[in-house]
Amino acid sequence: MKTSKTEQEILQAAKELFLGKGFAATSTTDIANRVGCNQALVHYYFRTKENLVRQVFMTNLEQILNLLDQPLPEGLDFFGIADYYIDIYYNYILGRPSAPLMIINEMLTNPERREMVREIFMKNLRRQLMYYNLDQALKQAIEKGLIRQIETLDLLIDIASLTLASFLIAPIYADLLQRDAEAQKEFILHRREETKMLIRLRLMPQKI
Amino acid sequence: MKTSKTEQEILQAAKELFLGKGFAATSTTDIANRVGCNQALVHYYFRTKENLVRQVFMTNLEQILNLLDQPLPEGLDFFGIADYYIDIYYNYILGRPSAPLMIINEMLTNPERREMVREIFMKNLRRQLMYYNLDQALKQAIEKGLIRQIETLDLLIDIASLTLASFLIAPIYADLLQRDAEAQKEFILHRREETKMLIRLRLMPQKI
DNA sequence: CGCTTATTTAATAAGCTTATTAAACTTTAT
DNA sequence: ATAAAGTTTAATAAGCTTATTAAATAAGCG
Repeated sequence: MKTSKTEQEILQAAKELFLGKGFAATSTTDIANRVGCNQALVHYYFRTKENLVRQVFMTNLEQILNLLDQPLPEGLDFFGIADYYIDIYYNYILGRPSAPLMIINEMLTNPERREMVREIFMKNLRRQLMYYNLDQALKQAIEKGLIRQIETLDLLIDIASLTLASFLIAPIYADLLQRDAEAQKEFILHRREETKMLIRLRLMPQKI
Repeated sequence: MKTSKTEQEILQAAKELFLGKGFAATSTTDIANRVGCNQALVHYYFRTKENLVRQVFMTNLEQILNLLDQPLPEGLDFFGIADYYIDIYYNYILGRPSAPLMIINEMLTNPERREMVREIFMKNLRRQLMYYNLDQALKQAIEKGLIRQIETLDLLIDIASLTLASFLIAPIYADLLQRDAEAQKEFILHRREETKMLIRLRLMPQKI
């Protein structure tokens, strides 16, 4: 009982519409229209709109979290590691610019989603282990004076903040200055380098 | 014909609901229920829901933009100026944690809002002048070697990104770790200091 | 007071939403 | 080919949405 072509089309259309104008503003009729099928089909395959929403939400969230689960590349110092993760995230989101907003928005406006997210976090021990390892490695490097004092969580949030905000700001930037999609991509790539610069200078030990 | 008490109550309730669960998920009946009045009253005062949405959106956006319009404090170097603006923004949003999300979200999902925002930007020459002055001052400081090379827009976006993201992440952080509102505020204040640190190190010229 | 204006209400129109149903149409597999 | 299973459709229920109306109530004031 593999998912049929229509089922996938519906899921895909739902994803696009949800990411484009939000869950609440998208109706199952909108989805059916985009696919070009009968509205009842949406319910035939997913029974409720909530199921669809959940699936789109979870899929996107897991994809984003999974980016962290890759093993660290060998032989990189912390500056290299930071650049590596910054690249991973920027590249991911370049392909799905509205996914992070959807997730953030849904988490902030809907307590049920936060519950879902907590479950995912709790379940995945690998992620906690990864955090623990990073934490240990960072502490050692700080001890040795290789990098400036910083909390592990702060470093991760610094990177996440700058990455996330780039994608929230990019379409607004492009629209306000009436630029095209190409200029928007340029903007994001430029912000990626600025992010690397910020993190590098944050970590780099220096005499004042 | 000053706005009546009821009218203000409706506007206030609308604001709270809109910020809490978004425009699309809030009905005029929800608003009336929160006020404890008849649903038709909402339309009596604002005629359409769209008018209400517009008013809440514009008010919040203008408040945020106006924070930039204050004259720079005298006798501060760029490190002081950066700290000053970071404080202003964090303090503002501490009182209205969901306002930025609402604005961002609405701008990203609704082209009409972007149009509204462009109008506001174009109209306000003071802001453009302020940007020009900052730009000049930055360039001079860079010339003199007082601060590291940076684009004015990048500096502003760096600060905006870190500030904005703090507030998007804070409630999620608090929820995931099952912390209370107090801990959430702590988190934000901590992030404020980390933001200052990042910006300071970004601007500080240093020999490598 | 009594007349005008403003506020509030109940009732309701018109349309949209999610979801279900039964019937029609396709596939598939024997 | 035909019966069973799977897919798709039109029709429709039940409820919600925005918005308007006319009637009821309250305020304002000359």
